[in-house]
Amino acid sequence: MTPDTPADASARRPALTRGRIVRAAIALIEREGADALSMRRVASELDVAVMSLYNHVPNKDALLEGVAEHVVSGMELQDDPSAPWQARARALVRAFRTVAHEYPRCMTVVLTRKFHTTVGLRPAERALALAEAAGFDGVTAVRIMRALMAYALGAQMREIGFGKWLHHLDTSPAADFARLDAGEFPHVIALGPVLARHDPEADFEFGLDLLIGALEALPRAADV
Amino acid sequence: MTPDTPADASARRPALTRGRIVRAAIALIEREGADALSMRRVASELDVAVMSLYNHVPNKDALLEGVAEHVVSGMELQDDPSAPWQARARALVRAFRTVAHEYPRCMTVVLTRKFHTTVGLRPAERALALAEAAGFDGVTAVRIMRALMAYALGAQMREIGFGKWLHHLDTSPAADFARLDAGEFPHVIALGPVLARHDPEADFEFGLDLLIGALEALPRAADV
DNA sequence: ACCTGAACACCGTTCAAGT
DNA sequence: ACCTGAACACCGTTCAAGT
Repeated sequence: MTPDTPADASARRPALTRGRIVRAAIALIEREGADALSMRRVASELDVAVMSLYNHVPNKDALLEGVAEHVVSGMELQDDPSAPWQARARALVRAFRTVAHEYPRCMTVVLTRKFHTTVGLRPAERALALAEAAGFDGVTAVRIMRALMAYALGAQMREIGFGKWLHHLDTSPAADFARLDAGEFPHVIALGPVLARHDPEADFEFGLDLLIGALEALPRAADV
Repeated sequence: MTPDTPADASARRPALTRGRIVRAAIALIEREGADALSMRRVASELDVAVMSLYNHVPNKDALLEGVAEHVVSGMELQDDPSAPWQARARALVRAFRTVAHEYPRCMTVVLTRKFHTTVGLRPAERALALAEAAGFDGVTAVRIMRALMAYALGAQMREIGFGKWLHHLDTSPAADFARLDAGEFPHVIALGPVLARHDPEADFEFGLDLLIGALEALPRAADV
């Protein structure tokens, strides 16, 4: 045994890379939430001085960008171009949902960052491809892509808790519904039991069905 | 003149209240962005010691919650129950959009907070009321409300820049489109000019039309 | 009841020094 | 080329002291 040789040391603590830093950040966020992420915490997680990180990442913002891009690049975008475009559209939107379930606490970061690489273009390309296959013209294809993205993002926010405007009802339904002004919120009160029931999967599919169904009803270039 | 009497001093610097603190925070966010908001900045804006804020607001999180609630309470929710439910639904979703345009930089805060007051229930009540008027059963009404909320939130994120995954294309389209791999992004490249054109209003209305149209096609209890 | 300054335990990042 | 410690200018919040 030759302890403490450089080879040994690097085996115990592999070379610092951007990838290792990003993965440590992701692990930290999933474990303690996005608020717990700090350059200092990541550094100590990697057993390294804070400033060492700056040799591989220009600043914290860039690190968060790296986190967002890593997560999105994990989207499973296998596609069967011969399948009906409706099925392809469903699979695409669900792929975003799947990755969101894989990195639930990182989603706040993903939904909040702009991308500076092409990683965000992969889902866009898919959406445009299937819209074209469905027979829509270019302008419509772009609008379809944007509508699908809007729904995917918004539905995810609702599930995470973003935009969860009924939060105090979700947590202690019975007690809170009773306290509501019956004159102001008659429907909320009447539907209290339904609102308290949670089936995010069904909610998500309901909205997705609405959108896909609406696209089927849309006039297409192929019809002309 | 009797300078420096208590009355005079309080005239120059009105009593510190939660409302004044929240409004100062909103003004600061709209002026410099949500990242610039700190307890210390708000305090100095109000010409007051940092710790004075804590007499009216328990902590920074509560302050941000106050910001979100103030913005949402500004939603103009006038409603004509005798109007067609389609028009009422459109008006409701647009009301969110309007307030988002009024406080663009505060939206990052609104979209990111949970509410602990009933302010978020007002739009929910409206959505449920119009879904019932349209003849949908309770479970469907709740799902419609959630789908509309998801779209409103997601569409707004796209416009703000959240989830703007094509950001580097938006800023310098020509240069960047040329650099894309033609094999990987054929449709993105072909539709480059369309993608570069921005008409958020039209994009928003397109998706909203899809959803409302899909709701019209849905079977209703009234049909039975 | 409200205000405040000092202090504590944190931040991100610059810089100069090391190898 | 990569790592590092000290330092700077910030944070949010606790506490004890004032009125």
